[in-house]
Amino acid sequence: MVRTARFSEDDFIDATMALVAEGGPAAATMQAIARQVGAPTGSIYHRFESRSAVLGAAWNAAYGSFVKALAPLLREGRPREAALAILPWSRENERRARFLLLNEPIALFEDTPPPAPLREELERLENEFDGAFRACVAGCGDGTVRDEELARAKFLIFDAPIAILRPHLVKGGPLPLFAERMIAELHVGMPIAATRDGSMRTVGAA
Amino acid sequence: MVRTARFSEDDFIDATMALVAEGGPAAATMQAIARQVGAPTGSIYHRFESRSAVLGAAWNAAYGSFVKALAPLLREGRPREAALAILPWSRENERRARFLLLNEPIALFEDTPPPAPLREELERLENEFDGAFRACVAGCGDGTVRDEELARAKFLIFDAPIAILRPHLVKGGPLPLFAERMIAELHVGMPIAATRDGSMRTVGAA
DNA sequence: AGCATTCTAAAATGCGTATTCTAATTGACA
DNA sequence: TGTCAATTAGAATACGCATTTTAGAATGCT
Repeated sequence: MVRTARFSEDDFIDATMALVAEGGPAAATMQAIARQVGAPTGSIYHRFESRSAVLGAAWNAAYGSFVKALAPLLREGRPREAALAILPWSRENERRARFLLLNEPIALFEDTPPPAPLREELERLENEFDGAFRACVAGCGDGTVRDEELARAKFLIFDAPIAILRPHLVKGGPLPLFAERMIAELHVGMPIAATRDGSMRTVGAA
Repeated sequence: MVRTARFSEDDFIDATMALVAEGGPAAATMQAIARQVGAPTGSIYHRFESRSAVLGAAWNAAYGSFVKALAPLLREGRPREAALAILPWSRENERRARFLLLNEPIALFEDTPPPAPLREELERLENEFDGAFRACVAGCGDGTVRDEELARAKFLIFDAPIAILRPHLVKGGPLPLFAERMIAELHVGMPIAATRDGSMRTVGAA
């Protein structure tokens, strides 16, 4: 190293997350990112090869943190705890939560996909998350994983909790207690995995 | 009128929905819309004052159709039927469903909001939908509508069913039977409205 | 100190897009 | 059949943005 850098990779990543969380993907122009950091536009290109590289790095960082919080609980066969873990994670990572949970990756990357290394890292993360879901479903049921069971698990543990939180993430303020109650209730009333005789069993009743 | 129009307002609206349903909001450039219809770019501006007017008109059309399908069932106090009605609506309006249910309005309009008349029409539709939810919740409970109850109803009848359908809408093919089963089960296991004594009652058990 | 290297800095470029402009065409009506 | 306003038609414009370029500044190493 020959000159101390004033702006780190993470500076740009954080600025990008903040801008997208605030005003959607289109708000994160290169100029806006630079302005937020207090750097000239061109400096970003010393850290990232393109805009989609910045967005991709930000996405991987947020998604990686999220998966790290949930996957272990899934592999331990505790889907209810995994679903509820989204709440503290969102509270402790407010910016990341708004960035990750209120945006579709397809909307972020629709123009130009991130460079290969970032795509590969994302794929690893997705496989890790998917594997955790499969392990969880296999543990709850009779060992085999059917499409329906996987869809049920992903809905109960991921999509439904996010749908419950979304209005509050959009609005801003704190996540209300009844949102937590709603997530917990989902796991009492709805079956996740088939038992050997073809009936369904709920998780909460285990 | 002195010359028969070759391209109608609806032609452009349909083309816009198709493009967004296929490739996201960014795919619906004015040139792409024109190409899809077979018209020159400039012709769009004889029907719509701007791109956001086209997107706004398309959104209102899809949302209006959706609200028309669900609101009456809500006002009749049949939340379960309303939730399940999303399925046939999506099957009969595949393009509209992908356009409406896979896109956030915030992503469509983040750059420039649609002109005032369209915004007002959208607000009317939203109020109509919200009013239907409130009527439904008031009918199920003791007449008053608390925030939590409204949130529960909107989740059970709108957000959760859409979260269940989303993966299949994205993938394309037909909506599987088990998706319908999952929506129905939600309404058996989860309470929607508080009764006078503070306990919750489910809709399916009514 | 002098050099090589990595960074900041800011202006310049180029491209894709929405929007506007100008001209040509159409067809109901007098 | 001639008129004329609405429409088609397609090129021209303007602008915002990602990206590149060029110049200058800072730091560790010799």
